[in-house]
Amino acid sequence: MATLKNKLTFNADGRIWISTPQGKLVGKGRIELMEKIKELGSIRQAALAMQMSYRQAWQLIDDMNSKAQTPLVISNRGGKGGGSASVTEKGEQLIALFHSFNKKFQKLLAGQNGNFIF
Amino acid sequence: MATLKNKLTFNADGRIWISTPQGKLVGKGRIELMEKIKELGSIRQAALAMQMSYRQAWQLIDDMNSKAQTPLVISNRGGKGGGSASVTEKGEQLIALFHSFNKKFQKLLAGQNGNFIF
DNA sequence: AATCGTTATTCTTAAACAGGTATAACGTTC
DNA sequence: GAACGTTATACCTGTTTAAGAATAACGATT
Repeated sequence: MATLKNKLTFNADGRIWISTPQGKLVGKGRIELMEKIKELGSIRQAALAMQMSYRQAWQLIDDMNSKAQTPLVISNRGGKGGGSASVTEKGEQLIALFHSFNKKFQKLLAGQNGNFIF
Repeated sequence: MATLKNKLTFNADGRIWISTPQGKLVGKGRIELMEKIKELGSIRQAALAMQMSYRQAWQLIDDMNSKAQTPLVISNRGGKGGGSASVTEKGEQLIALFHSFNKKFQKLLAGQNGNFIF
């Protein structure tokens, strides 16, 4: 026990994302938003599930779609249910890519924390 | 050539730092600031070299020192040259630790970019 | 053509942040 | 004890950001 005193006073931390030449494309939050859209079929319901305003969710998606040449999320207004949204194939690829990237990053963080022996 | 089209439209990116229970302790900028202080012996000169205001540099150091139980930078006012500042042993350890951490992170980023073939 | 729930957009206000300026405090040097 | 350059701190202001409120547009369903 004595040898493990003072542990965890410091810890390695960070954030990762995927960028385009126009800036940040997707990070943790936007990936989660896309996953909720895939699950619920609606921007509004996804936002609600994440305790985020519809306005903010819409802005995030608009920003993503304008940076990616091909849309990551497509939406329709009117019709059955008032409207709908879904994740494109490219969006799905990005989700998978981010998870793979993030898994490696989390391992790096966890490993790094073994070095703090102050 | 044809097989390498469409490369680099997306790229992996991120930021890392070292935290305490009170929040972020040091990231890239604060590490660089400490290195400049070590080199120049003064908060003001370090800030000048980084094109940062003295005010901001001082605030960063104050924040760092209050989060770490032991000061990372010590300073004296008055005396020869008007005053001085230096990096403590603990500060030096953090600098080394961050560089080691960052080196691994940069390798992760570089490796990840090979995966973008959209 | 009225209803429905969603998408899309604008406006306005409040809060947070950034950054400059000014000035006091300090101790060695001369 | 006056000068010097730095540390330390308070104040003030313009800018950016966050976020709610309100409303128009839409198309299948009935």
